[in-house]
Amino acid sequence: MPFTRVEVAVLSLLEGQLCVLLIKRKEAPHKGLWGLPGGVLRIDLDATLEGAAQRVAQERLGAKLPYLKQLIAVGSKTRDPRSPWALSVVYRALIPITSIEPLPGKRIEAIRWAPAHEFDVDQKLAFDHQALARSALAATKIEIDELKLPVGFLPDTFTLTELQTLCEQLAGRALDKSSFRRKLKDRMMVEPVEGKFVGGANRPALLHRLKPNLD
Amino acid sequence: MPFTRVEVAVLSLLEGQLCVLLIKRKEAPHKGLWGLPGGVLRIDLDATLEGAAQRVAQERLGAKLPYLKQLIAVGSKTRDPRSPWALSVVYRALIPITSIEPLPGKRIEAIRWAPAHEFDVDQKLAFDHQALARSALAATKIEIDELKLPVGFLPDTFTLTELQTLCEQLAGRALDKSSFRRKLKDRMMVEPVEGKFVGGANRPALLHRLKPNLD
DNA sequence: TCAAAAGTGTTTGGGTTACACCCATGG
DNA sequence: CCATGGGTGTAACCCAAACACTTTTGA
Repeated sequence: MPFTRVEVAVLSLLEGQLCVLLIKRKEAPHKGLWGLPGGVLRIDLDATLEGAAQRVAQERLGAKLPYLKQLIAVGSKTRDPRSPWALSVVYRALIPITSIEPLPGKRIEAIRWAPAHEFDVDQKLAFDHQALARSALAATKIEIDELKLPVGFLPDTFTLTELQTLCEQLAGRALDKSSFRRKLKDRMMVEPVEGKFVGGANRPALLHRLKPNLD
Repeated sequence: MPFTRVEVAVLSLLEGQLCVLLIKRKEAPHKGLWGLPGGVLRIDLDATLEGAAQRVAQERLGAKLPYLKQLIAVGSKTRDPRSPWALSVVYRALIPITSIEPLPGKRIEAIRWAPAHEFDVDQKLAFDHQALARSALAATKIEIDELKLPVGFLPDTFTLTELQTLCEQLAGRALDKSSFRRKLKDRMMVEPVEGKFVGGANRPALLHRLKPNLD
């Protein structure tokens, strides 16, 4: 049976840039290289594959990651020098702009948010994690281009202007306010949250949340 | 390490209906039940995951399957009674209408093409293959609705009328001939094949083939 | 001459975008 | 009053579907 792991590509939006969380490896193989966080599937601990991904994220990053999505499973004889046959199931997580950066922990020397454009050129990442990160970014960019709402990049509640600004950063261009809001209303993608609002020196904005079961 | 298998959902179009190839199991567990063809990942034989899927298809069905696409990996403690933790990577294959049905072989008592609508209602399939087949059908229907060309359902060369008829069967409605052909030309999805044609009591049709690298 | 292949042109309608403009609200 | 939130109306535009029609080709 293959040596089976779970890897997690954690994406977030920092200063308007789509970034991938990389960790610096404390141990061989590839000690000192950057790579995606991951861990071995534990059949004694994990009830399901997704559960394994959640456990690994919790252990390595100290954070519970919502919106985990399985991207792909990769496996071959040569992926990992520790084993004659290594299988990895790759998950993607999106976390909010406001979330605190996880702290280095078990077997992690340091963490770093690598902007998407870094992956345009080759860099030395551990194992095949360069390719895995690239495909995670590519899959996410497709979703962005399809104008799916950036579930996971958002806090639980937000104002419509915050949502529009986030979408503008992701899309890389300005969006028309009334068209944007009309689309939200027509497709019933968000709903207002009971009674709350935030203030400034102007009319306060209503807080909204994403409606569940979007596509 | 988990008990790791590869399962293949083979889809084809029979008499205008989208069908899934099921096999009747010759051995326990679930002897006599229908299920998807599959096999154990062999780290001594398989160079990659996709290679494993090709080998399994070859062994179980006696046919080489082009256009294999990985759909998902599933794993849990309870999927397979033979093992405390079972992981399966599910592939989908599309095969042409003209292709000959594979013959029963190793550990297969019989085969059967199950129309898509059978999966609307619950039926007793081996393991979690009902859910796997459903998700393979759902993923394929999405591709059909997005009007991707039915790569894999087609023979190597075909006439445009054959292609349109196939798309009409898949879409479940009639398509306008000139609009259909205009789309093919605008998007450069097919190209004529050198010089050949088939005849009838009318003007012969040009043979075409799909252009490579369609998304 | 017929039947089907292949192609041309135009109209129509849906959907999105862009833009101008309205009122509401709290400091 | 001002800045921002929230909303309405509309014209322009794009694209795809629908329809009508012509030309080509081999039996």
